[in-house]
Amino acid sequence: MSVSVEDEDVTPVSSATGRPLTKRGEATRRRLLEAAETVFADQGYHEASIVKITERAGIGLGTFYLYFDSKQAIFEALVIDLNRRVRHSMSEAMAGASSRLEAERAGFAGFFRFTAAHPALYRVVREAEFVSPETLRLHYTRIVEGYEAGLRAAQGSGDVDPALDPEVTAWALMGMGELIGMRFLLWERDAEGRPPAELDPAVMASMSTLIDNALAPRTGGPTSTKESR
Amino acid sequence: MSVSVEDEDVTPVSSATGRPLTKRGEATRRRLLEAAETVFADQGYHEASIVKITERAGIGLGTFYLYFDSKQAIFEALVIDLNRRVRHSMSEAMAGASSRLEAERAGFAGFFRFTAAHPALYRVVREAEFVSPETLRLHYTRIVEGYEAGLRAAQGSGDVDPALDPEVTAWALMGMGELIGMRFLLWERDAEGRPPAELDPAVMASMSTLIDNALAPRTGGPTSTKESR
DNA sequence: GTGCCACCTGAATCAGCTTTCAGGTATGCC
DNA sequence: GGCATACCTGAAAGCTGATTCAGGTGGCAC
Repeated sequence: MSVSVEDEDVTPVSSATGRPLTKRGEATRRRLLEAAETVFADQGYHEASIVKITERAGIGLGTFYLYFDSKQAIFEALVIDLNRRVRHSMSEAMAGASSRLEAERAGFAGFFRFTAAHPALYRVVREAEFVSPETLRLHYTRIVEGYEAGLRAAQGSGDVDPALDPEVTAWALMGMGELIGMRFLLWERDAEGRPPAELDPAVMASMSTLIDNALAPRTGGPTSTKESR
Repeated sequence: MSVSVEDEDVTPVSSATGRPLTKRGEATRRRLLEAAETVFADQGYHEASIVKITERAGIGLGTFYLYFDSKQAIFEALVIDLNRRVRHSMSEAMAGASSRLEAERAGFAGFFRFTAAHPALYRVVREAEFVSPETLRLHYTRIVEGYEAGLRAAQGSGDVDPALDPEVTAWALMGMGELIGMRFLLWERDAEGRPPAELDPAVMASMSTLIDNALAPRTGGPTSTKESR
C-alpha cells in the first residue's frame, strides 16, 4: 500500500525553549514521554499530575518545564507519537495483502492488534477529544487519509463498489473499528484485568463479512448506481 | 419496533439524602439538572464547576448538595437522561418504517437528528467514557440492545444476511454512526459555529448504500446458514 | 399569627494542582 | 584542574474549586 509513515516527523527534538538537546537531554525527554504515557493511560488526563509523571520518570519536578511548556503540551506530543505508531501498525499489516479488499481487512487487523497490545494507550487518544480537540482531529484525519486513498484505488480496480463515497466510507469503517475495539477488546478483560491479546476470531469473522458485504460491488444486478431510498 | 423507552426510569425523584421531594424541591432539582446540561456541554466536565452550575440555575451553592452527592453524581444523572432522549429519538424515527432495513436506516436518521439538534449534549455522553465509564457502558449497551433485537428479527424475516452476528453488527453500526456524526455534524460548523441541522444528503446517501450493502443478504451465493460463533 | 418542617445560603475550610525560581550538579574541552 | 555550558532540583508561591456547616427563610397547617 502506498501509505508511508516513517518518513515524516523525524522529530527535530527541541526542548521547550527551542534549543536542541544533547544526548543526556534527549534521554531525559524520552523518559518523560514514556512516563507520561503510562500515567495518562492509567489515570486519565485530570487525575494525572506533573509530579506523578516526573516521579515515575525518576526526574526532578522542575526539570519537566525544561522540556515541555505545560501538561497539555506533553499530552499532545504523546498523542502525535501514538498516532504514528498506530498507523505504522496498520500499514505494516497491510503490506502483505494481495488484493485491495484483503488489504482493508488486514488494516483492521493491524489496528486491532495495536489496540490490544496497548489498550490503555488507546484511551489516551480518545481522551484527546476533550483535552486537545485539534490534536484529535489530526489523529483521525491522518488515519482516514490513508484509508481513503486505498478505497479510491480499490474502486479504480473494481474491487470496491463505485457507488460508495471514499471519504464517508473511510470514516464509517474507522468508526466501526473504534467501537468494535472498545467493546470486544477494552471491555473484555480476563480475571486479572488483562484484555485479550487479539480480537475473538468469531468477532473478527463477523466483521470481515460485514466489511466484505459493505465494500464489494453488488455482483448480481447491474452495478446499480441508482440506489433505492 | 419493539423497543420501548418511556416505561422505565419513572424517576423516583429523591434528594441526595434519599428523602422524597415536595413540589418546590422537585423544581429546584430540575433547574440544577438543566443548568448542568448547559454548563457541562459548553465547558466540559473539568472546566465546569459546581459554582457555575448553581449560578446558572440561580440557586445557592450549598443547595446543590441537598440534591446531588457530588459533581460526578449530577453528571451521571445527566448522561442517563440524555440516553433516554437519544433512544426516544431513534425509536420514534423507526416507528413508521415499513421494512426492517428501512427501519435500520430510519434509526440512524433519528440518531443523527438528535446529534445535530444537541451537538454539545452529545459531547457530554462521549466525555462519560472518562468521567464515569460505568455510565457510558450503560449508555452504549442500552442502545445496542435495541439494535440487536431489530437485527435479529430482520434476520428472521430474511431481510438481513444471516451470516452476520447481530451483536457485532450492532456495535459496528453504532460505531459508524458515531464517527460519521462527529465528522459530518460536529466538525462541520458554519461561519457562526453552528453545526448543520442535519446530515448532508450526499453523506446520508452514501451511508445508506453502505448499510444496505452490509446488511442485505448476498443475493448471488447460497444463503450461508453456517453461523460462526 | 404561630409553629414547624422542608428547603435554602455562601463564607470558610481544605486539598490539590501547576508553575516559578534561586541555586545546585554533571560533562567535557582546554 | 579549571571553567563554561547544559542540565537538573524541589521547596514554596499562588490559584482553583469541591465540600461542609451554622445559621437563615418560605410557606403551609391549624
